[in-house]
Amino acid sequence: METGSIPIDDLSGGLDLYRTLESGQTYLWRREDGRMYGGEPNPVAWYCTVLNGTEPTFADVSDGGPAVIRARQRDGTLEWQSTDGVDGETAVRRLLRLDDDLESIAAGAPADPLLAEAYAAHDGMRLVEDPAFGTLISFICSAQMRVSRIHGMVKTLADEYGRPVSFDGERYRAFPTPEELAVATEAELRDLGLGYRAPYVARTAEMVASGEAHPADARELPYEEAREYLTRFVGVGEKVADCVLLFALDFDEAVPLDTWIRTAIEDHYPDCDRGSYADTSRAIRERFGDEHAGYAQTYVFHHLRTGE
DNA sequence: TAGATACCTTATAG
DNA sequence: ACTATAAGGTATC
Repeated sequence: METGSIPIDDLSGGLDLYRTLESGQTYLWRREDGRMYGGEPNPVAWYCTVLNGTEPTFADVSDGGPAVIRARQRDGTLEWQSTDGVDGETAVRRLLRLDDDLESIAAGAPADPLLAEAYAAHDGMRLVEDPAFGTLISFICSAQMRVSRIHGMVKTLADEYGRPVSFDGERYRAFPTPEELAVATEAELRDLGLGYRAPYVARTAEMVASGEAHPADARELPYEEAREYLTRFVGVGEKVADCVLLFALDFDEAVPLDTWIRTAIEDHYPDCDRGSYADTSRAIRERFGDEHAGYAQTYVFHHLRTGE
């Protein structure tokens, strides 16, 4: 096991691991205490798994993986552990976007009461950069679901189809690869409680496993074309596409228009409601400051959802 | 091209 | 206990 620690003070804008991992942007990190979601915040530890492949490579895993990356925030430091032979610090810096200049992102946000309130209320919340395939599948599952239940569905997929990994005397489950998930049938997934998302997940996993398309391919495209590209996957509309772009593919201008953001638009930015998704998206992106509009989205979403 | 509707399941409210 | 409602939407018509 490799270990290390990163002083929070060294990070511009600090870090709040709890807010970062439980603000509804990622379903690929899991709590060590076995809770599905919520409960005591820091200093609980979270873990995720990474592997080599066609997705963004977060760590060069000698046997290809999966490798475990574990993180805990305690006493002003971010403590991390990783599977032997993995550069855990590099991985954790990328996964948690620790090199984002959060202070200047917040300071540079457009002058706006709601935005200012949201940034002020949730210090240290960062965007994540998750593996593309797992993000695609988990946000397909997210349709008409509560955040807490999405965690449960993703855990079910990992337990059923993911590979077991031993780490630090514990057994973990990796999120399944496209090939591993592609063996799942619609009927099986329905039995696991995915409901109408079952055929979406099955078909999309097949599409990626067969090489027909890969979500990471959208990286090469301009933003709006990338969003369009992702909608070829079954169960992926514009909103889910934006989530994948923002939380996995480094498109910081993406603003997923979910129910919370639509409510925010209705209540605070009615002039940005242009009817269609594409036009409303352009308007709110501009209002949130194009370059980091996705950061603004994440803060406003979390702010409204937590009611803080 | 825009608008309405069905869709699985479950936690929560009444 | 029982029913209605809504939950980070998408596909289809």
